[in-house]
Amino acid sequence: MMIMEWNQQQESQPQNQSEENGNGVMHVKVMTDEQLETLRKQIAVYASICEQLVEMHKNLTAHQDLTGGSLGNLYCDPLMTPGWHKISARQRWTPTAVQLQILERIFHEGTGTPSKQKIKEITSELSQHGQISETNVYNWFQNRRARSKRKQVVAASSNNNNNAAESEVETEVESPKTKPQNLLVSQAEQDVCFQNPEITSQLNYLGGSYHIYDQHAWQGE
Amino acid sequence: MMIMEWNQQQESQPQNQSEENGNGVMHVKVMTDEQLETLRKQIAVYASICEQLVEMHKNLTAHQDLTGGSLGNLYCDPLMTPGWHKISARQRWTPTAVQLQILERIFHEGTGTPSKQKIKEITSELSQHGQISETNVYNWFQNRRARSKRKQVVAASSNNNNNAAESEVETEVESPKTKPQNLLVSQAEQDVCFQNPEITSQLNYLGGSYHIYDQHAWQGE
DNA sequence: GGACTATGAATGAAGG
DNA sequence: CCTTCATTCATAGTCC
Repeated sequence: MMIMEWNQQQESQPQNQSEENGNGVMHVKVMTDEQLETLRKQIAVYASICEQLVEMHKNLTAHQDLTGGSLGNLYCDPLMTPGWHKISARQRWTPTAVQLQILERIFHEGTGTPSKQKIKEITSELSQHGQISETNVYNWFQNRRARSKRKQVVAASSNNNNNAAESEVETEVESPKTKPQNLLVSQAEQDVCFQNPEITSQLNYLGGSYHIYDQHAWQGE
Repeated sequence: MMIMEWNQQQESQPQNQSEENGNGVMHVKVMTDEQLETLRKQIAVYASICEQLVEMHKNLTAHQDLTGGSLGNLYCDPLMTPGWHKISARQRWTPTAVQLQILERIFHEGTGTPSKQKIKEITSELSQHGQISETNVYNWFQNRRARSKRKQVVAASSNNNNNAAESEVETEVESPKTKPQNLLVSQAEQDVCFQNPEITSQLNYLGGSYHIYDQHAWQGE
């Protein structure tokens, strides 16, 4: 297995048309986030279509077994070599210790929801201690509040009764069951016979969780 | 199989990394030819799989006409696609990839806020691809618009204290028409890499509406 | 190095 | 419309 690091990270690399590394000149292309989004969506569309087609196939072969068998080898197709990879890994912000400290302080002293203006101030202050955006601050407070609330609820309910329907809610305290994250294609793969491991792995990835990133709320650095 | 990590760290991306030329702030990613190749192949895989599946479908239905007819309705985004999760209790709607495509298309076609009537139509169309209600559609547009707008606003203010000389660089307001970011492949195709005619045709085709159940729809090529 | 956990981010829905 | 909440997804970090 070849692993290729494809990091476009922090170092404020000059991101331009070509860059030389040890191997010599390497041509690169520049994509905007939007273009990437486009690609992601495109993949998602394909994933969807494949799902549907596979489903159709299953429906049909359910009535006509032999055919399914005979066509099985079609899947072991040549054209598809490649390895697939996450089309993008959205990096997520991680607060520094200092930032966290400040945030916690504000959270505790503060009255619930920081206003837009407040967010700006906080962001401004925190940016002295590391990269941060207003979105980050906003999200942080959102999550902080939500989770702190949920913790209370859980604590309370565990005292009195247990709600059988939702074992999910108590995630933080309990050991959540292994979530049956949808494995869209994986099933299809088994039933229908994508034998080629490379393909199946791709499908697994794509089908498994093609969350379509549409646009991030306020992302902007 | 190779694995590429493609991380774009929003952290510590100095602002100057973004180019504020005519278009305003735009984040870019850099891809090598190899990486592009990977993507291209990825798409090709899907294209191929889809073709094969379609082929199978045609073969099967050729021998079993009635099936195609009788099962036609079942083909609509089968169980695997999102929609309402299982039978489990309350669950929020999640658009299918196909639905999303359509929604995005409509959204970008303009006509701002869909009227009540329009919503009905859209809902109707989308319901062919999965469970959906008018409320869902309405909410979707509401959120879509709001978030798209907020995104623009924030894009302007990445105020860093240190040399925050400019909160001045203002909102490069969305120019929806000039940047067809969501017209699926069209842009990516041009700007990026999909030269393979077969693939692009597929992609273009997919970009529009498609009905899998209609066999003729797939016979184009 | 694969599961598990914490948590940042995306997003459907509700309220105003 | 705008803001907020609730829920879910995905990833970074950690422990085995």
